[in-house]
Amino acid sequence: MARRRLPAVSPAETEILRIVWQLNKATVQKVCDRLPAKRKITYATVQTLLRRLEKKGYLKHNTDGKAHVFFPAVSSRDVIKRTVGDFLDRLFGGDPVPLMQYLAEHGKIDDGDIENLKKLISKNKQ
Amino acid sequence: MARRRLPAVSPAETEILRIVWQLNKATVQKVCDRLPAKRKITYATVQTLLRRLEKKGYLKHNTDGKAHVFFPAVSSRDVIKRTVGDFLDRLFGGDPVPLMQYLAEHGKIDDGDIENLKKLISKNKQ
DNA sequence: TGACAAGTTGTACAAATGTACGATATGCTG
DNA sequence: CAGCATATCGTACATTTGTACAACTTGTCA
Repeated sequence: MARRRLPAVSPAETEILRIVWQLNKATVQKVCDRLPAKRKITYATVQTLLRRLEKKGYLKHNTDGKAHVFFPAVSSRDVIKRTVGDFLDRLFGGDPVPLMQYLAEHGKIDDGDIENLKKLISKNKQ
Repeated sequence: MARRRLPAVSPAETEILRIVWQLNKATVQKVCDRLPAKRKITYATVQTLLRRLEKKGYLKHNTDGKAHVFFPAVSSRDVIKRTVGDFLDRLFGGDPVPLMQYLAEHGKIDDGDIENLKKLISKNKQ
């Protein structure tokens, strides 16, 4: 499974890539539609980002009418793995616990989530 | 507490900033020493990164002999908050649960950690 | 079938980023 | 006090990133 090293995904690209994952496949237009309203960015820019993601190897596309329909060329799991790994290294020296703590402390995670995580872990190490 | 918007911290800068936090205060040399051996990067580059972090407002320095001793100018908590927030937005659309799940699934978190998180959360919402 | 709307392509460009060299300044040691 | 070892400073420079326009192309509908 030669896990070749694709060029890094930039922040703006990541934002776009995530939306493509979410939609499974998407035209430039679709991606634009899913962007938060706050995010001021033109169609042309989204298009450039999608083009770059394809050139970097993260997306492919086929055609529907005259529009390009982009879809993932590598699994989101792989990209997430690398991205989170890098992030963890840079900001926390690779230790995930402080990040978990941070997430927990900021009220974005509730008891239910924790319960699920517990189950997840027990299962994982069965 | 006018939470002013400092310029973004780049990935390479983040790496350096984290080390300064870790050491509380540090010279260029000290930072170099704490960098993982894998990380091929010269003294001069670390120096530039530190200079930029200071210019951006994340660090200050005073002098010890002829060496600059850098130290944080803003709390790491604030920086982490923004950094994690942005990261979460870009990669997970702002939802922290998938990130927790990812961390849990990759065996980097154990039951003990989970227990602590549970306590943390209960306490937080007392 | 002809034109319009919606796409894509080529291209641009300033700013940020990662990396680092050469020159200069300065504590300290003999 | 001379000079070495060690710092900093000024600067550079190729890439990458973020953003976007103008021009060209092509389905589609009247």
